[in-house]
Amino acid sequence: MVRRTGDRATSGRVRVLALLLAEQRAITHHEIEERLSGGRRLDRVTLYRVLEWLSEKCLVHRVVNDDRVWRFRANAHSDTHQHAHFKCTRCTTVICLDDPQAAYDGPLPAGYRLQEIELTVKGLCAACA
Amino acid sequence: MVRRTGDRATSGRVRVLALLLAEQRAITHHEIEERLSGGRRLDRVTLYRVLEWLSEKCLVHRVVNDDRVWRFRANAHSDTHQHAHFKCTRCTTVICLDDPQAAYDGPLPAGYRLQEIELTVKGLCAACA
DNA sequence: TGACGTATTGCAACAAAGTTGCGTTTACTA
DNA sequence: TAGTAAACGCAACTTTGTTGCAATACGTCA
Repeated sequence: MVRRTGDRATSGRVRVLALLLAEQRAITHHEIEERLSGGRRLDRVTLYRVLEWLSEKCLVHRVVNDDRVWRFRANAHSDTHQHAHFKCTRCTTVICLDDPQAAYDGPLPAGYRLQEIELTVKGLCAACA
Repeated sequence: MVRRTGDRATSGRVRVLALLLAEQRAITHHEIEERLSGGRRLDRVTLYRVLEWLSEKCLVHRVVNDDRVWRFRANAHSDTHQHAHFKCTRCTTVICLDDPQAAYDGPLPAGYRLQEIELTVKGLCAACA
């Protein structure tokens, strides 16, 4: 996947993408850093750059939670630019809802152009409920 | 409005709420600080605490944009816990869409409990389109 | 297979946004 | 109008993310 972009396949990119593909939810920069601690540790800055590159290449997408921290998740399926996420208000876990029903039929102000719709469902996850 | 909460009506709380009520969109801590510069300047920390208090009392609500900065907006109408926001991907302005059509009919994982639905429409505002 | 050039990396320093502790001031109560 | 607890202001700190630059490694081509 990394090589298919035409850019270099570095070990950082491969390791981070593999890790995110294995994960079932959106995780933070910090969590990724911890999980990479086995093997050669990736520099904090490098990880930021790897994540930036991955999301530029649409191999990954970012979500902001109310704790203002980016979370990253591998894009398994082709990106439809229509996401639905669930955010637990207690433990701040973020998961992706697979069957997004997101739609907006209401009016936008005159001159506004719609690009993307994001639906966020907040509540308690099974562990916190 | 401030006094009705039962807590103290300090000049900071009154000034910030008045300012947010006059504003038609969600603005950042920084923008609020600038607009308050006439009159006695409010300390940065105090402003954070005033905003926290206002949103605790539901006089104001917070939105996080993709720039990971809190934005605040006065709650004119009673809060239904169902918001719809428009975020301009270019100038990062945030406005509230008044007629939220937000709904989620899809399934949540077992054990998950829904508290609030937030719909975010991203695109270009009239000035940036 | 090995040398080369450029894309990446790692380090250090910086920046923005927000938080905490603590002594001082102020709004409300009596 | 005096007393008191809640807010405030200041300074220092934390977290998250960014920038500049020299060192390293990926991929190419001989």
